[in-house]
Amino acid sequence: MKSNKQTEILEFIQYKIENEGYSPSIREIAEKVNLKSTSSVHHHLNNLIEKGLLSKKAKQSRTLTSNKIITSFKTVPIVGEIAAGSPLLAEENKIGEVSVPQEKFNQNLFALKINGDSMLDAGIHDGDIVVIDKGVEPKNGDIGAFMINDTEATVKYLDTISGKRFLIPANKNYNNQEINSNIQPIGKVVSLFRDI
Amino acid sequence: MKSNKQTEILEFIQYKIENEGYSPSIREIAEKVNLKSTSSVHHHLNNLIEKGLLSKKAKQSRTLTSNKIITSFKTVPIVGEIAAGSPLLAEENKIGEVSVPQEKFNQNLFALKINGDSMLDAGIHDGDIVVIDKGVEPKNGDIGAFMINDTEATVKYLDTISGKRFLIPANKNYNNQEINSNIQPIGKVVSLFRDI
DNA sequence: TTTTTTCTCGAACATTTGTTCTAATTTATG
DNA sequence: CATAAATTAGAACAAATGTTCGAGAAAAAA
Repeated sequence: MKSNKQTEILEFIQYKIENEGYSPSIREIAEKVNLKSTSSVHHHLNNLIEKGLLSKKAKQSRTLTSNKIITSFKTVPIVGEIAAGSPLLAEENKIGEVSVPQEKFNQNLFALKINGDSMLDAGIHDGDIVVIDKGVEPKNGDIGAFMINDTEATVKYLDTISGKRFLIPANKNYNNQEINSNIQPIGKVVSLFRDI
Repeated sequence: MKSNKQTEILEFIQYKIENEGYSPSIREIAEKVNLKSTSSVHHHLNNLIEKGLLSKKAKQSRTLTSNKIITSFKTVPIVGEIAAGSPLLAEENKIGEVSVPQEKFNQNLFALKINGDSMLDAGIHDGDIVVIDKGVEPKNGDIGAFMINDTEATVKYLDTISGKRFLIPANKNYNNQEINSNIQPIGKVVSLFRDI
């Protein structure tokens, strides 16, 4: 029982909206997160609303909306700088959302805003938005997103050089980085958006 | 009193879900479509559900979901190689469509599939799709689309060098091209999509 | 420890909301 | 026209749901 109720509640609401298409009722939340009283949930909801993470209409049922996260089938969250120690997709890290065509959408997508020019020669610029499929493990030659030390997300080529696997930038000013236990693949980069 | 109630109701539900993030209640629907009785709405809802256009959970409020794919995208045509002499946006030149978020959509958008690497250093690759706004004239420093001799569409930087205006590729292997009467601006490049 | 704050529970209450039934009205159909 | 079908209205009901209050439990702070 480590993660706090607030997060649990928020995640359940988001899950419900994404999967069922509508918000849960307070009693449904209570049951899900093991709270016996609706007023306990009420209390947490007010807290989440104060924090700006939720919205709802007073006295109207099932009108909870998550302000920041994936709303429906059409947008994926964009995360930017990753604060040290906080999970990649944590609410604090979200900086926006990007729309992806319905045909290509799946539940494993999210987007990352590129910071820096380490992939410039691959045509990926500072500020570009890359969409990442968490369900696809990057293979040799692929461009993938990787988590380093659980604190930093990076986008690089993945390849094997003389038997060792490296993260390889597309910019001569940066060095290859051998993959070790501190580097975890997040997913494969599948598309790119840029506003010009 | 032309369009039928059913359609009116369906559209309102979809509108509400897309814009508010949750389903309307039956009474809200009644008010919106000018029905005095909730049972009338109820009747239409059952009809829509039978037709497979809607779903809902019995006895639960605001659980209407539209089965029809709600796309908040508009599509713009993609053109590729331009056949000599045929207008850029002629039907035969159309090679596909790209979805753009509704918020950014306007009637002047179309997309062009990039052929070649003349803009490689601007991070625009062969095969990329660039969206062009015909309503915006490219200015110095902008990336624009231009029609050359009414036969060829090209994407280049526009700039002025010692008083003369040039189309400037982002690749040293290509030459600048001075603008003359054979070169007409089509519009400004506003965004870019790439499948990786 | 004591004090304070946060969290939880339980119950009761007021609305909102979906549902059902009957009848009136309108619209289509022969 | 007469008849049937579809639509709408009204009312009443039952259930779902958000809200509020007070008090106890747990956790944190002093």
